Amino acid sequence: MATTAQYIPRNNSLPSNPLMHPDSDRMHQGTTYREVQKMMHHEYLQGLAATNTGHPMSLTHHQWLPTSNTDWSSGTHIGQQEHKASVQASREDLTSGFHHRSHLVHQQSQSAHHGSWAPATTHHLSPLSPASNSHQSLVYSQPGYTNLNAMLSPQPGALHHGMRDPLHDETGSHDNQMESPQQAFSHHQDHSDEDAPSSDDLEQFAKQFKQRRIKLGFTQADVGLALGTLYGNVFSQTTICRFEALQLSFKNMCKLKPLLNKWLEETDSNTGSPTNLDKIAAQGRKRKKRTSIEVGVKGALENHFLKCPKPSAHEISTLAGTLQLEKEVVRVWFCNRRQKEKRMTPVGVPHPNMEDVYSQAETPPLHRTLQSPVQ
DNA sequence: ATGCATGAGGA
DNA sequence: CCTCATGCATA
Repeated sequence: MATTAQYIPRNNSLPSNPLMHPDSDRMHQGTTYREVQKMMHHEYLQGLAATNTGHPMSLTHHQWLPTSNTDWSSGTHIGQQEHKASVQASREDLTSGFHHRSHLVHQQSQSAHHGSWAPATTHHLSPLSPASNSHQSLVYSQPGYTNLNAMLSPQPGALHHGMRDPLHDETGSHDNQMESPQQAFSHHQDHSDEDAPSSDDLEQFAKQFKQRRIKLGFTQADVGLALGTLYGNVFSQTTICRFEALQLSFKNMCKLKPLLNKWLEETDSNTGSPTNLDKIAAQGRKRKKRTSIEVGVKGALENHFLKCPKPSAHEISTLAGTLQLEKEVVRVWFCNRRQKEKRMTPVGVPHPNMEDVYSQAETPPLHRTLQSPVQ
């Protein structure tokens, strides 16, 4: 039996100030990396740009508001909005076809499910020392900013994308239909901040970020806190970790990137970083003790997941009864499982398929494990 | 690094 | 109830 638990009052050593969630601004729906590959950016831009349609953002962390405009807020920035109607639809769709990919096959049709993660432009960065690669351009986009290398010039690739400028602000302009994912991608290779980075950009950024962070001697937790003190948005070690490992949704990655980028430049511009005062710690919320599900039971759940990733309430109840777990636990398990399935990094096996006929000329589904044995 | 959990927001 | 963003607690 699982150690299902009782709600325990956080008896942490904290006096638990009645602090409210600093986090406040919660975005909603995001899309996963993968999904993006199919729907492409305009979908995002559309929704993002259409953003502040009077959305009830709680504390309004000006993140996306031009008011606090940092460099990245120029142009179309990512806003938090949904546009999910369409997105979700596609997502559901995709998702349904997704779960099989891990082990079964792809019996579905042409769906681009194979992670078109890889950029059409073909190129995986090699795990070389980042310094040697000249992609620091990804990080510093500020004009006139001299970084360590000092000799950096406006990135060659970044400049030529001039046509997609957001002047006509209307979101309806460039979206209409999704053409080819790759086409959209190709001319949209963005650099660092600003609006819509491509999955590739994010990937590289994440890598660089991680290594720089380490170089600077910061832990993931440090960064999370720093973001809180700098921008009012604290993040946990978990989130930073997931960002580095690209285990967040595309949208989420887009949201965090600017912040992390800023932190990065800020931090290494003055290695003596005086910015360090953490504040908020936790709220007095009672959290249920983590239920540990036995391996056997887990296996059973997995099994059911394969057959039906989205069991009905009744089915969940039945399953729960059989496995002797609380229904809620089972429900949550499925939710989490679905989320995992959607991440770019596969749940279990690194690269499920690769020998398919369709993936041959295409993009490798999921590149290698993005995780490195870091601290 | 990850497993289970919480909660907002959306049908 | 679901999805999604996020994180405490843990392995």
